[in-house]
Amino acid sequence: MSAIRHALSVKRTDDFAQWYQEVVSAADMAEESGVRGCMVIKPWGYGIWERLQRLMDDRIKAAGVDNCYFPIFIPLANFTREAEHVDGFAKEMAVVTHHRLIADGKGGLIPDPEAKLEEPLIVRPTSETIIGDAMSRWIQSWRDLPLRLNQWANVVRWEMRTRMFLRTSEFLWQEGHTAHEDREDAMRETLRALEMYRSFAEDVLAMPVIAGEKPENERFPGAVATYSIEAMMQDGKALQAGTSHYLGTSFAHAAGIHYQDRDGGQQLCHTASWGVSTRLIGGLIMTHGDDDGLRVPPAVAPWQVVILPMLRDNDGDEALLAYCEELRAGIAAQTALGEPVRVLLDTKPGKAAAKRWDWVRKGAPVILEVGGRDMENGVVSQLRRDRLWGDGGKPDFAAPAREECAASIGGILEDIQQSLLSEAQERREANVTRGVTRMDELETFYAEDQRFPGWVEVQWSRPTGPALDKVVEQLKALKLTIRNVPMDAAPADGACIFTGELAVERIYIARAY
RNA sequence: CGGGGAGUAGCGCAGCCUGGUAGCGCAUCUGCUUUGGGAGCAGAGGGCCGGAGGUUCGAAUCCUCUCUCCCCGACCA
Repeated sequence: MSAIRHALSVKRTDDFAQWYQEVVSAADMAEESGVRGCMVIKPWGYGIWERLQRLMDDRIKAAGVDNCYFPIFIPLANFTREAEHVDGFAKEMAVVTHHRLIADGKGGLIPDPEAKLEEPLIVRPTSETIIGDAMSRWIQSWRDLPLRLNQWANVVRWEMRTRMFLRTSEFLWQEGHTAHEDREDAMRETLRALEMYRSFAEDVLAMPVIAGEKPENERFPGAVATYSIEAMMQDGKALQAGTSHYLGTSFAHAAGIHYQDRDGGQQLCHTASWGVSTRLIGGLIMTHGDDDGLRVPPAVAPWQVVILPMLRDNDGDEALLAYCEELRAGIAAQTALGEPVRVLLDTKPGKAAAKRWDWVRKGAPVILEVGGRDMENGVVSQLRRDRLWGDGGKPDFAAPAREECAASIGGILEDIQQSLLSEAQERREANVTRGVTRMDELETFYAEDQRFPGWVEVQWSRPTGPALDKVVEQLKALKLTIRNVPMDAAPADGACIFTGELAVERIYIARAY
């Protein structure tokens, strides 16, 4: 029996899917657009994306990759060159067929039959083919390699079933595309990007992930090897949060990306591609959200500290605002996580208590409420979003002196960042099960009444082709998927759970988004 | 794309079966009261009932088509 009155109407344990949707709307992150599968990203949601984008972009640039921008439209013919690639995408591409509208005579507009395009244009689902075209022109010699490009863009995939941030028809992402002299260098880049994503997820998003290679059946269409980072959501399901692909020479072959080597011979480039998307925000919600809304890690919070003056619409307000402004300036002069602290003095009309709950739902890391009595005592009322509730079902306010509050804010924000990560790490560790060696154990483990099944680590013999298909079918019957082969796992020392043969590596099994 | 559910005021919903031109709660606005906590009282504003056709004297309500959302599948980089 809890006296706590939560800020959301749905609890995670009651209906996780409903809870997720309530967080998205209650935290004012995004809303439906009226266009199938497309969302409007509102300022708070987009602000988080901008933070994430900036920090990721810093890392991409620091790695020596150059940004560029390619067209949203790709000629249809580009897709016909790499057979496997087109097979993987053909069913979900948006196609532009006309370039003009005319009146239909009934007050509406229709595509002008006279304005049909000679060759349809594809709205990019990913840009391998069009960037590959450019690479074939830009690369002549081994001296031009490696060529490492990145673009921030929107892409469109005509998904059957969509969910805000997790799978939308249009989404925002970065896609890195690189060309190399040989397999070794391309693989180095593929794994570099993977490690960049792993550390970014943990250091910036406070989202622990498992980095590893995807099984053959989960590879990007046309790829030789696909790697991913996988995060555990609070319902125990896995979310693929970023991917990095070694594409071999097949895309280079299709696009004609070759170079003259040191001995004067013609060689095909080895290419790689890697990307993360707005899906990371979905992962953020399902990693850090609680029954009061979102909790944004300070590193990506658009506002890390929000000051709410308790205005009374009387003569005292002026002095209170001045007191708050000094507080704001004092905090803005601090640094946290290597950057100036982002602090908002929220003077919008409205009662502080009502505004507090809005910011709780949005997940601002620290909320400072300041009333006349605080001012008299030279203190502020400080609330940490990561530990909202105190004894008695009431928000757990601290009351530091104003100057002390400002001086300590950097440390508090860093502590929140760390504690969100620790909490997520502990939850994941508590929900990874090892030592499952038989299929019937796996079946029991994931029986329907298990509320929080989490992940299971098993050993396997890495079957391929039809043998792998059979394994995938078996798992599918249990609604399970192979997530990846973790990079840092202990060597195999047992039998394959599927075939009984000698195991060669460990894999994670989980239900997935 | 298959099965199920749903679209009525900014949000959440009732009304629909048994047609007679729309209602509740929250939010908003105004006034008064209150004031260290998600305020109270009174009043007010706001909707061509997702869209298009059809039946009818008359459609939120009945019929057809269509769009969008949610859940379960299939699909999914």
